[in-house]
Amino acid sequence: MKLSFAEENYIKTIYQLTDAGKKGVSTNDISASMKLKPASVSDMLRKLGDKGVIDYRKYYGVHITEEGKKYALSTIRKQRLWEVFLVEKLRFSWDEVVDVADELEHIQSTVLIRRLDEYLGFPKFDPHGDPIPDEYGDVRVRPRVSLNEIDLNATGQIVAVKDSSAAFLRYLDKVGAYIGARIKVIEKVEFDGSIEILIDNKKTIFMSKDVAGNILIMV
Amino acid sequence: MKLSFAEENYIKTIYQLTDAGKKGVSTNDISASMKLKPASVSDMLRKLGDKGVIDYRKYYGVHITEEGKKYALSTIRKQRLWEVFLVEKLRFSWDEVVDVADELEHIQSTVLIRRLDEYLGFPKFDPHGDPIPDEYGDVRVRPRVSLNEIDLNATGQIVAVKDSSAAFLRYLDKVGAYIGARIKVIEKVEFDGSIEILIDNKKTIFMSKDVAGNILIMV
DNA sequence: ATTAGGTTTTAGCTATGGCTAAATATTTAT
DNA sequence: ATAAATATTTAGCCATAGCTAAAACCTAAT
Ligand SMILES: [Mn+2]
Ligand SMILES: [Mn+2]
Ligand SMILES: [Mn+2]
Ligand SMILES: [Mn+2]
Repeated sequence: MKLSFAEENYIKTIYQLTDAGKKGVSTNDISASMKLKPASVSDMLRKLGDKGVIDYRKYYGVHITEEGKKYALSTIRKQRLWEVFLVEKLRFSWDEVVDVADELEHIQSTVLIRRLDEYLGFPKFDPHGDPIPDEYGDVRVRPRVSLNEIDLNATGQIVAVKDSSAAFLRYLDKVGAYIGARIKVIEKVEFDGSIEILIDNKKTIFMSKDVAGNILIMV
Repeated sequence: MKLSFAEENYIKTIYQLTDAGKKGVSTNDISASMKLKPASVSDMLRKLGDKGVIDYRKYYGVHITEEGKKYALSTIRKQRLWEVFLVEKLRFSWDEVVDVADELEHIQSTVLIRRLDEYLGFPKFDPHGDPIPDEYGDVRVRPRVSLNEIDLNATGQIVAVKDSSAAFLRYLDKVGAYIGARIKVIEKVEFDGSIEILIDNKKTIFMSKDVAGNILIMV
């Protein structure tokens, strides 16, 4: 079975909004994330349910099926490989790749993706630090915690970002935070949750709770 | 104004079926070339006429407008740059690129194409010998004639193919004909129009009128 | 000048994937 | 337990882009 562009976008979103087991993904969440009206989402959920890529119980949110995961991971693999291509080969910056990769990920050709993977040297992570699933949908997960949850004086390394919006990524560029940077938490403000960190033992930067929450650390 | 995928495919086809001035491109020709029913083509021609990319006079075929040419050349540029990418970087053979490039050509991003062009070293011709229009739609034409029309004992160089089908290109691979090969016509059979040519002063091959007609030579 | 054959268009249908407005179900607060 | 608020679905549109069958048109042969 082959999914349409729209269906691929939905299943990818549902997969990414799925939060370890528990409640299903809600219509409203999908609607917000994809910037579509809830009514449009409802309609598509019924179709995706009929195709067997999600379990759909009206009014109770959806759960992705094993079949559905396969499709989601295939699209995510393509998206992330193209992101690597854009950054590594075409000199895009990490905040410019999202829109283009969101189109490129729908190109249908197994051999294209295999060759692209090979050409890029079989990268394991995309420019935002997210893991690239292999051909079979296997993802090498590495434990990571949000910068918020790190103790005072603890050290670690920035391995990914939760938010890939241009605004957020450009902010990180400006303050000098990047994937791979070694950090140490040197101040935690109880009042508003903001923190101060030392980057690469060179530079200290101050950031809000919101920013810190979107930075992922490997300790 | 932005054309849809389908509209881009139509305008590209119309441009390519346009034969220096004279009669308009017929509904049936477009239908045959795109493998769509004439009724569907009629419908689209009306829409493209409304958008101003073609001149459409019912029952008399269509003429592409200057505006239309701009869109066609932009899509052709993308198609051919992607074909170069697939062959040069991803080791596709020239008979494997058509389908994938036909999808890739619709990705919308000016910066993507500019960077791709730069990355490929500003190629002037695609893997089939066809010229790549520049950003402004300018095409560097080089005079070329079909191998059929070459005199006995005349020499030249293969610069392009008219037919980009996998079957034809694989046949050329098999007999050892390729873009850039130097050829000499050493036999012309009046009866059926078939010919014998010498390739690179090394190997002689025999080919039907039909095959020769699809090979383009620069003398 | 008429007619037959081929070409092209129109009419009406289907599928996909959006939308708004209204109806209905669930959840939360009283 | 009920009512209000919120979330979700349904109903009825619209646009795009394909199809078949029937009608209309053009052209070439008689
Ligand atoms: Mn997408
Ligand atoms: Mn990414
Ligand atoms: Mn195309
Ligand atoms: Mn080509």
